[in-house]
Parts: sequence; structure tokens; C-alpha cells
Amino acid sequence: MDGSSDTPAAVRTRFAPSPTGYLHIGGARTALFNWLFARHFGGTFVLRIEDTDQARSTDESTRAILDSMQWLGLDWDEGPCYQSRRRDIYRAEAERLVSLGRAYYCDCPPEELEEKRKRAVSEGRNPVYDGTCREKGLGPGPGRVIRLRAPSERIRFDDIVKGPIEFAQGEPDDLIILRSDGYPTYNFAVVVDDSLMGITHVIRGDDHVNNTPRQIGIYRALDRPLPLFGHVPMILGEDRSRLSKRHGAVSVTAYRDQGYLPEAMVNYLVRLGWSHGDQEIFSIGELIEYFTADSIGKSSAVFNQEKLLWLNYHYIREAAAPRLREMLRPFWEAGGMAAEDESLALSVVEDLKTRCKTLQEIAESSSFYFKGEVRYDPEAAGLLTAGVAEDIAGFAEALLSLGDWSRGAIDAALRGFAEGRGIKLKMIAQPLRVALTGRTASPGLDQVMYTLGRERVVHRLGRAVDYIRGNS
RNA sequence: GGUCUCAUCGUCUAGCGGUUAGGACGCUGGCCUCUCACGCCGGAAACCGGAGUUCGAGUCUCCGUGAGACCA
Repeated sequence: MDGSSDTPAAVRTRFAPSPTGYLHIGGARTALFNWLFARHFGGTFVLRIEDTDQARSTDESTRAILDSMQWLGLDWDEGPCYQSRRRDIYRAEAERLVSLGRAYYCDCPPEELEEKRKRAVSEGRNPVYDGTCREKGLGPGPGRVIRLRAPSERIRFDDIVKGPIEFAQGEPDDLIILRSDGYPTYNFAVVVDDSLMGITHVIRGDDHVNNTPRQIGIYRALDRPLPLFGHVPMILGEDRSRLSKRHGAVSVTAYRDQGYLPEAMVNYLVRLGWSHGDQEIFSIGELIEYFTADSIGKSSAVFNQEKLLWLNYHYIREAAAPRLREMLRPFWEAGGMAAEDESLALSVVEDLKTRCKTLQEIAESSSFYFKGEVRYDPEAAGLLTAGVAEDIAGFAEALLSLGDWSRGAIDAALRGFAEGRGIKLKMIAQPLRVALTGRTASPGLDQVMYTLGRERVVHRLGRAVDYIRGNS
């Protein structure tokens, strides 16, 4: 089952979401795998919107899905095409099968079928269609569906990720391909579309393996060449059940809004079920180069937010400050922080990008930079004691006469000041930190002061001195 | 109930008959240090069970068990 050796010259893959909600993690990974597969082989990636379920499909969902894909960088070469606009094609294909004698009209009343099904189940038999209308030679009519004659032979296929899969004899029964309302059933629409669009590799979730024998039957009836199937394992929640809302955030947009970077998401998703030796961090170029179906794992994977967070942390520190600054705009806005000053904002980003795991966190940690007046955290205020007032005031004085306002010069001034006073840097560092940031933890003092600028620093130090004196 | 799939540290995984079973996240001990992080050095942590094939099995086969998915 080498996904690369028997690959046709022109690879065509597709992603076919139903627009019934946001793009979720599992769908995003399926899309990513299809995209990478197509890109690796220089093929074509097609986007198809499966909106045959009129009741549940919405334009809003479609937009959200396209939006998420763009955010992830998954660009498609063809589409999006919409199933809802192809109804005539499905009907024509179904009727063609009837005329070929490979499908037939069926007028069994749903109630009767339901009854037979129940009886079969209670008698311990498999609830398959009994073929009542198979030889009736019915024509079209109200309330009639079209059923496909089930293939007589055993169905088997070579899955490009799971290897050979074989189904029990008589597994697909005479399934309905066209409903009485003229809409195609899921399996029929998928096969008609995939074959007409020339899809060569159907890469999709594990949950579709049991649909495959039915679909193979349809391909054969249609006289269309079979694509290669690749079923990728499911993504599970912490409790090892299928990932769903109750496991927390599952939509791509939710992660974007929490301050995750698209490259972190892509890198995390690709490693869920796919690997390339011991490598953890991949650029898009590397992924395209390395990605093949035979390096996709067979077992399902648990979604682990901690690791995603770590990757996000990694990519944040890799990202260029101006780009982060752009991505941070909505977060700063939402937090009511006035980050218009371009050079200040960039410097803030530089200070925080190596110590935060999400954009959200950067925004939250940066609040003290933008405040006119620092508010001392309760546990931090205790460090502003009478004993340090003089040191703070003295240091402010020293800063005033500092010629070069650079991080190096500031750091030197800080150390020189402590030495000159005969005190340990430790003794004065925390009080200064509180005076400047209001907190007990922050980026290095030299960074903070450099970013804040001399004016703000001196002002904040002066205010801390006032605060101490006012307290004692 | 039927069908199908899967099974290595808590999690993601490497391994493609011979390894002290490797890496990563997380956890953890230490170093560094102006705080918190980072970084560096170290640690704990896994082959689901049982048969068989083989000189030799995490790796191949079968059975069991467990888990997941689909159909209804």
C-alpha cells in the first residue's frame, strides 16, 4: 500500500464539507491531508460544498468554512462547487442506471420497510432490504425511490492508509440512490461527484469505511473507474470518544480567536496521525515535500491541547514582530488597550513574544505598558517598602542623566547603580519591577524600561516613591 | 444486534525480526537568573493478554480482551 508508487500522473483530491456548522478540528485535518497530498504530487485540490441537506445547510456556515480554510492557508484549485446546484445530474445518472437495469424503482411504503426492519432485528437477522421490488420493473411515479442492485460479489479494496479491507458477503444491500423527493442520497451524490470531477484519491475520515463498499458498488454500476481510498483515523477527545463540543473548543475559528497562529494549528493537526521520523516542527514546504499516505498512522489520536499550546508558543517566538503586531490588533482592541503607537507596540511585542503562548496572553500581559498610571497588584504592592524609596528615587535620577537609551545602556546603568550603592541587584530589582509594571513578574527590567521610554519610566518611578511616602 | 477498523510511556509518535525500545508535549530534580518565563543538564514513565511461526517477536499469524466508527 504505497501511496506514492501507484499514483496516477495527475492527482486530484477533494475536501467536501457539509455547511452545517463551523469547520471543526477533524474536518480541518482531513482538508489539510487532502491539500498536502495534492500539493506533494503537484496535483489538484478541489473544494466541494455538500449542501444537499437543505434544512441544515446555511450560507453562513459555508462562509465560515471557507474563511477557516483560508486562514489555515489551504487554498483550493477548483470550486467551491455546490451539490445543491447539481440535482439534475444526480437524477439523470440514477435514471440512466435504471435504463441499464442496474437500478430499479421501488414503491415499498416506508412503514412497511420499517416494520420489516424491526422484525429482522428482533429475530436477530440483519435488517437489509428484501428485494421486494427488484423484479417488478416499476417506472417512475410519486413516492417511488430508485434503488441500486447490490453487487453480487464480495467487496474488497486496498486502502492507501489502512491496507486491504474486506467486507462480508452481501454487505451492501439494495440501497436507495434517489429519494422520492428527487434528492440523491449521500453515497450516490458523493460518487457521482467524485467520478465526474475525476477525483483520483478519496482521503477522508475513518467513519466512512463502511460507506466504501456501497460507493464501490455505485462506481461499478456507473462504469466509472475507482479512485484510491484512504481512510484517516478519527480525532478523539480526552475520554477517547469522538471529538465534539463537550470536549471544549473544536472549531478552527475558536482557536484563531483564542490567539493561536495558523501555522501552529497546521503543524499540530498534521502530527495527529502523521509523522516523519522524530521531527516535530515542520514548515509548509517540508510538509509538502514529506507528506505521503503511507506515513499516516492507523490508530485514532487524542486531541491534546497542551501540545498545541506548545507549538503555538514556538511559532509565536518565531514570528516577526510586525506580523504579530497586526494579528494582535483585535486582541488589544477587545482589551481596551490603546496600542496605536507603532514603535511602542512593536517593542511590546518584542518584549513579550518569547514568554507568551497565545496572542491572547500577549495582549493580557501587555496591559501595563499602555496604562497611564500603574496599578499595583495587592501582592506586589508589599514590595514597595519605605526602605527602597530612596533607591528608587536615586535610580530615577541616574536614568535622567543616562546618555544612551538602549537596552544595553539601561542594563549597565541598573547594575552600576546597585554596585554604587553597595546593594545586590536582587534587592532593588523587584521593587523597581513593581514600580514600573505593578506586578511581580514581567519581562526583564532593561526591556521594560527601554520599551516604556525614559519619560514614562521616570514618571512611574516618581509615583512609586510618592506611593511609599504616602503610606509611611 | 450486524459490519469494519485499531492497540508502544498520561498524550502525540519512531520502530518496518536482533535496539540499554528513540523523540516530543506534559510532569519532575538541578543549573542559570533582576521576577516570571526561556535555555541547558538530569529523572520518572510504554510494547493489552495468550498461544503459534522463528535461533530470535513490540515487529509476522491466530485467538482473546479492550477501544472507536458505521448501519439500524
